[in-house]
Amino acid sequence: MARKKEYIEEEVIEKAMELFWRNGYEATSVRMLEKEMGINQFSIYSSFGNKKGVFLKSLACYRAKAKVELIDKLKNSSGGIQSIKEYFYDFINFSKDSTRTKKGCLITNTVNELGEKADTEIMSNIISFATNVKTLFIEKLESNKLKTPEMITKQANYLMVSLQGLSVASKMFDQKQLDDFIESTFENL
Amino acid sequence: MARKKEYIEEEVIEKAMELFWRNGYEATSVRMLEKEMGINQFSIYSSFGNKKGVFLKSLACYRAKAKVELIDKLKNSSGGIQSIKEYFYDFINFSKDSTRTKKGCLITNTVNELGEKADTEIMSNIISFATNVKTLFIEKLESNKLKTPEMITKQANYLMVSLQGLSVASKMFDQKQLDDFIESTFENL
DNA sequence: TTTAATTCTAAGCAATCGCTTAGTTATTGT
DNA sequence: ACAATAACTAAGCGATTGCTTAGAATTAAA
Repeated sequence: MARKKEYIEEEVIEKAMELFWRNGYEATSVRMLEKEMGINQFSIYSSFGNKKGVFLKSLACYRAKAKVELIDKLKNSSGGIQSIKEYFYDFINFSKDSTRTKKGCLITNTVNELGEKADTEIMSNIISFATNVKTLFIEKLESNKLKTPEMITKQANYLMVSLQGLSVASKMFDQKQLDDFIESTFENL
Repeated sequence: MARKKEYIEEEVIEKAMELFWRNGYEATSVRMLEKEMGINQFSIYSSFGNKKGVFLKSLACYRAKAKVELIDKLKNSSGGIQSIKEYFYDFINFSKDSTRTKKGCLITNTVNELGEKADTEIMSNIISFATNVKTLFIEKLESNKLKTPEMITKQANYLMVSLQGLSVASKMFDQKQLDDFIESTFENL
């Protein structure tokens, strides 16, 4: 009955996600999105409703990408501190774009940019992702049977904040300083 | 010969700084600045040139405020790990506004928002501040004569990234999680 | 082949962006 | 009192923001 879409939503969202990842939410305009996604504004709005809709789908895309390239590896690891340390090093590579510029973590970038005034849908998405990662850290820490639940909670909180620090610091510090950080971070565990 | 200014530049810049601190650079418009600063756009541009000029002065204002309320205390401390740990706790209080919302660190916020595409003047300002803090950490770590220079460099890098992590995480995590982080950070230094 | 449904292009909407400028008001030396 | 200087108000500049819409193009069922 009707005309067919000339694009695949999952494909164009990946382009949008890259743009938000590089530039942040506010600094990414709908004009930039239509160029990068390769579709007209009409198509953007008919597929995703509004700019926030594009961003929410981009967050989901980021989470899926992080799962495949980052989280699943940790999930399937033998566990323990060493596996989590590898996750930290993997994250730095994950955050690099084609020109080796570090974009940080999209989730961390968004918390830092929007903070408390973030839309509730965006915020719950962020909280949900952070909770997933933290739960995984806890699982992997539990492979050491000597640790009490209190120690594990404390160390998981510590790792979460460290990871956010790594995300911001990777935009500003060189690889040597980041390596120092990661090594020191895991000396404390 | 001529009319007098009806405002004091240092006073209105403090208001501007608060606004940039809460909202970030891009999300702070000149219209918002004129309301908060209580002066007309003409006055803003004649005093500070352009929006970037207001921001650069705001960065200087932030640095001065951080010096008085945060850095001088550490500078005058007895030294050692405990003094730096107090600096971390002090920073969290420093980052709270009147409604106890955490704004993070203006310098960290700016790196995270603008990243590589930050103006060179802004970036050198940021690097300079970070260098100051790191130098101070090194000084205070050196009060322990047992530490080798390599250990001190490594630990200073570690503390710098940790502090940035704390800045971002404070916008998202509760006080207990932040306390866990700080305690773990200093456990093995 | 007609017709109804959907997507496309491209122009345009009001609002806001950073910034400027014309004209008025205040302050000073002469 | 007058002239010179600078700071004020307020309107408006072109460009860009997120978003909408009129009309042409494409699809597939009837």
